[in-house]
Amino acid sequence: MITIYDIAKTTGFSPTTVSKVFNDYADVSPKTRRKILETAEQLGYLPNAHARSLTTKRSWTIGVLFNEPSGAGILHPYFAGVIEGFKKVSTSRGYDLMFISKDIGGKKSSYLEHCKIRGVDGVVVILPDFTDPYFLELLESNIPCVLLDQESDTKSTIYSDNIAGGILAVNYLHELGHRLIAHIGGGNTFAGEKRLQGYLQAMEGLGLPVDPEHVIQGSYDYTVESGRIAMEELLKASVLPSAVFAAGDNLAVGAMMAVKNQGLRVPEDISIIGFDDIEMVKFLTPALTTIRQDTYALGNKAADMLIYTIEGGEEVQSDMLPVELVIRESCRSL
Amino acid sequence: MITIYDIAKTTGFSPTTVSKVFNDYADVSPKTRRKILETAEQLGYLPNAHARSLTTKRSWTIGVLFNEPSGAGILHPYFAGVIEGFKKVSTSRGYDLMFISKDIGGKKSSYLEHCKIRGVDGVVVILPDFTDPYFLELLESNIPCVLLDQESDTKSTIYSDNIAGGILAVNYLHELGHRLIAHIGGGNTFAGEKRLQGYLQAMEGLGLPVDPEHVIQGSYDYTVESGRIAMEELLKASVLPSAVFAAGDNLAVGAMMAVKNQGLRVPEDISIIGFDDIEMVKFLTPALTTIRQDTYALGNKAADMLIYTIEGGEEVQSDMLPVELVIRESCRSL
DNA sequence: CTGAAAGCGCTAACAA
DNA sequence: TTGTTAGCGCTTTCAG
Repeated sequence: MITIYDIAKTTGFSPTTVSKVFNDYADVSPKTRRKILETAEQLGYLPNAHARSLTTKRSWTIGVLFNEPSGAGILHPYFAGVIEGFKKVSTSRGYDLMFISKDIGGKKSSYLEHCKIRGVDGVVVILPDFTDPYFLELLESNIPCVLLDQESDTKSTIYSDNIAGGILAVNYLHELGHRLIAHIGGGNTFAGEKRLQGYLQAMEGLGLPVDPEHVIQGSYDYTVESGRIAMEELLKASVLPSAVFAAGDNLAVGAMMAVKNQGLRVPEDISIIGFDDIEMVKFLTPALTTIRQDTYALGNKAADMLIYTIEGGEEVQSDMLPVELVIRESCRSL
Repeated sequence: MITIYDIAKTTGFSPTTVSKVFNDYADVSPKTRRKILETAEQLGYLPNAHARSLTTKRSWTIGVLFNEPSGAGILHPYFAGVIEGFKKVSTSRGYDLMFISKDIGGKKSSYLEHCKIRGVDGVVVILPDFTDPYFLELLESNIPCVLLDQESDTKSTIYSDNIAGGILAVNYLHELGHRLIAHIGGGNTFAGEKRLQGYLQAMEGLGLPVDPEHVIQGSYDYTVESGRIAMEELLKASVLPSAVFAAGDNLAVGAMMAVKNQGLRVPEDISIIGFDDIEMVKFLTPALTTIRQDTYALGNKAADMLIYTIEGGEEVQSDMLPVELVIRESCRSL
C-alpha cells in the first residue's frame, strides 16, 4: 500500500506537504502541488479513509436505518425510491451509504451504538414504527438525523402532504358521486395517521357521516396481505361502501383481491383509490387510481437536509412535499 | 469519547490488557476480564471501528455494487431480494454493507479505487453489464468478490439455473399445445443469454423450428417499457406466435400491455410466460405464469461464498440454484 | 497473566 | 511556502 510517506520520500517533500495537497490547502506552491500529484498518480496512491477518519472524526458515511423486522424493508418501493433519491445527492456530495442494523459484529446492539462504533456522520431514518425504544434513543442523541414520515422537534423531518392526499382522495370520490366512502388505514404510523386525518377531515367538510364500520386499520407495514384482510372485514359491514380509500397502494391491491374473491368487481361494484403510485399499479386491471407521492424527491430533500446538519447547520428543518391525484380506472362515477 | 485508555486508567490495568479483553484473548484472568468489562459498561465505552481497521486492515464492511445508470438499480425486485438475503447473513456474521458507486468524495472514480479507499473486505457485484471496464478492473484485482448472474474463473459466482428455466418454460408451453413459441430476450446479459439458450435448446429438443422473427431482444435492464417495445415488434411478424416466453417478468408485463393495446387478449390470443416471479405479477389480470427464481436464497448463498473468501478460503466457488415453474393464468391450453 | 513500545496512515497546530 | 511534532484509538509483538 502506497502512503503519503512514499510520496514524500520520492518527491523530497514532507508528508505534511503531501497531505496539504490532497486537502486543497492554499499554501502549497503550484509547482510542488503538481509534482506531488504526478508522483501520486505514478505510484498509484489512494488515500486511506480509515486513517483519515481517525484523525478528522469525519467518516463521510451516512447510516441508513430502515425497517428490518417486517422484512418488507428494502423490497418496498417506497423505501427503494427514497433511498435511490437519497443516494443520488449524498453520493454527489461525497458521502457513502451504509446500512445500520441492530446487529453489529454479529451481536445485538442498539442503532445508536452501531452508529457510534461505525462513526457515521449522520443517519437517515425510514422506520414505520416510531415507538421502537432504540429509535427513541437515537432521537435523543446528538447524531445528525433526518427522519422520513415522522414529526420531531429536535431532528429534521420530511414527508409528503399526507393530509392533503387523504382529502384529495375523498374529494375525488365525492365528485364521482360516492357518499359511502370507507377507509383502510396504514395502522399506527405517522403517514397512516395523517392520511386517516385527511380522510376524516374531508368527510366532515363534505358533510358525510363516517360509519365506524367503514374504517379499518391495515398493518403498519402496508402489505398486500394486510389490505386483503382489511377489505374482507369491510365487506362484512352492514352497509357496503361504494368506494374505499386505502392508505397505501399495497393495501389497495390487497383490497382489490378481496373484492374479486368475493365475486364483486372493481370499479363496477366498489371503487378503490390507493396512495403512493408504486410502479406496478398502473399495470393492474383495472389500473389503480391513486395519490402519487414523489419518493425520489423525498430522498433528494432528505439528503439535502441531513448534509446541511452534518456540515454544521443548526436549524432543525422540516419540509412537506405535495402529492398528486393520478386518475386511472379503479374508481367509477356513480 | 471513551477509549481503552480511560478504561485502563480507572481499572489500573494497561491498555493492552483492556484490548485483549475485547478481542477475546485467552490470557486474561477471569477476574480482570470481569472488572474491565464492568467499567467499560459503566463508562459507556464503544470501540472505534476506524481505529481498529487502521491497525488490523479489516473493516468488516462489504461493498455492494449494483447498476446505477439504468436507474432500475435498487428499485428492481431482483436486486432488492438479493440484497435482502445477502444482508441477512452478512449482518449475522458481523459485516456491514456499504454502497459502492463510481462516485467518491464527490468525484468520479473507479469501483476498485472506491473499494480500496474505503477498505472494504470484499464486494458483492450485481451488475447486468459485464462489459463495463471498471467492472473488469475489479475482476482482475485481488479483492474478494462474489458475482451474481455472471461466470468467472477467478471470482466466485452464483446464479439461478437459467437454462433449465428456459427449458421449463418452453416445455410447459409445448405441453399446452403451443408450437409457435416466441422469445423476448434479456439482451446482452448473462442471465439473458442463458435463458435464450434454454429456449433454443428446448425448441430444438422438441423439434420446433425457431422463426428468427420470433426472437426479439429486450434491453439489458429488463424494463417494462422494453418488453412493450419488443412485443410490438413481435406483433409485426408475418406469422404471429401463439405464445411468448419473456426472459423477465417486467418484460412479460410490458408484453402484456402491448398485446392489450393491440386489442388482443392474454391468454386467449397469446399466452405469455415470464421469469423471476416478482411479487406484483400474481396480482395482474391475468396473473402471470412464470419461472420463479429464489432471490433471497441467491443473496444468502452469495454472502456465504464471499465471507468464505474474505476469511481466507482459497477455492473459487460457483453455485447454481434451481428454478421453479409457477402456473397461473397467463398461458392457455390450445 | 500483564504491560511497554511501536506503529497503522493521516491531519493539525505550530515553528521555521 | 514548507516541515516538525504530536496524536487520533487501537492492536501486536515481545519481554517480564
